[in-house]
Amino acid sequence: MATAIIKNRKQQIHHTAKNLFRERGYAATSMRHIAGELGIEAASLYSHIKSKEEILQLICFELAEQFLKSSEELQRKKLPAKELFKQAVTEHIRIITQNMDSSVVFLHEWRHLSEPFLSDFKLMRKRYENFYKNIIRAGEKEKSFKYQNENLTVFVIFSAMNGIYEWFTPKGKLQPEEIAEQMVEVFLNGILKN
Amino acid sequence: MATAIIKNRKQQIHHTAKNLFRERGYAATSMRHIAGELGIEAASLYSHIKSKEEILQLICFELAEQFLKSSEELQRKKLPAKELFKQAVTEHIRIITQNMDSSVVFLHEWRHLSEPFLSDFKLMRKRYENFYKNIIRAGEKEKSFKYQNENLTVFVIFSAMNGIYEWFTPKGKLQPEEIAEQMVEVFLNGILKN
DNA sequence: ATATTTGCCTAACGACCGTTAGTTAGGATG
DNA sequence: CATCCTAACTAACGGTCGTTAGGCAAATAT
Repeated sequence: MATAIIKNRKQQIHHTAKNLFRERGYAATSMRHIAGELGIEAASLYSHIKSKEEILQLICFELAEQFLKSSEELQRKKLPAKELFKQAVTEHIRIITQNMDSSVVFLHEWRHLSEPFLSDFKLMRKRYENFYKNIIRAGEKEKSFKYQNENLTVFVIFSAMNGIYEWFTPKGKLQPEEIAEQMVEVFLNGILKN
Repeated sequence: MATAIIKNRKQQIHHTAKNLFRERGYAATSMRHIAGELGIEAASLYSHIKSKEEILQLICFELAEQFLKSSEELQRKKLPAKELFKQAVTEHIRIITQNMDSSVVFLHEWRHLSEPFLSDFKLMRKRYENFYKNIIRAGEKEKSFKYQNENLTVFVIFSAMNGIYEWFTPKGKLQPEEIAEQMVEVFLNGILKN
């Protein structure tokens, strides 16, 4: 239907908030900023949302659930470590590139969550980290991966993937699939020429 | 001398600010927070500093200059690409781990700088990025490095190094030198066995 | 046609923001 | 001893913050 693209006010607010939270940070974005972008008064936002933090919560947990959901689906596939690794990286990068604004907020603004949301969020992140730790650990057991420190290795991979927002533009030459492919290549084989 | 460790008020303020800016972010840290940590009134800070942003400027540019200085020194050594790469990564990680609070502020709070400082900062960052691009480009010409996309490769390396603050603790098992060594290993050879 | 709901408005609340002005106590300097 | 300097203070400024209350007109439902 033609109206599928038209967002209702609540969605518009969340969309605008994502954008501003990414651009200026959560703390430096005021309700009046968000309202201004939509051409309404700050007080009017409260007809649609409960609070500023509620918006942040939605952004953070929506993305956290996407990451966890994709990890669970991948786990069910029972793939060999190397293949699982490739698909996991590809999925992670797909989610990030498809949700650029949310991703930046997810990565850097979660600390402004209040309890108990803050603790919940940290737990979900830990679960997702463990998913990756298990992949590379399995890879080592299968004798297909080698590394010295598990934590360092996983965080190198996470940091590289999560840093994509620093340089990725949807209109650039590199598309998500290629980014994933090339990153996997670097992670697996490095940049040294035999 | 015994008093070498004792900081004057201005240094104390900068030290406290670094810590709070890292912990809560620049925008969410008030002058009253900083003052409170030091047991004085917010207005008293202005006997020592000019403005809140001046503190941010000092943090950002101090670190930017450290990075650039180290890159210039390395460039003068005229090393082969692989060796230069190793030393550059090691230096970068040394600076980050020795300035954890500043590093986080440097990486994430610079956007709150006002002009012309913002533009100056971006330029310095660009210069430093080019230093790394030149390394891997030289490595390719020397036929010691291989990669598909220069930008992606450099940003993978940067992101991994700059993400160290997420997990590094000075009291942990991994020390900066070992981190550098192991990261270089991943960058150069990857985690795939044979 | 009437009643209800929706989505906005204005006005305002108390709190906190960065910063300035003016002052004062105490120590250092002449 | 007189003077200057340092580092703090109190008080206050104009603004902005997130949020609430109450009202009103248009759209929707009955």
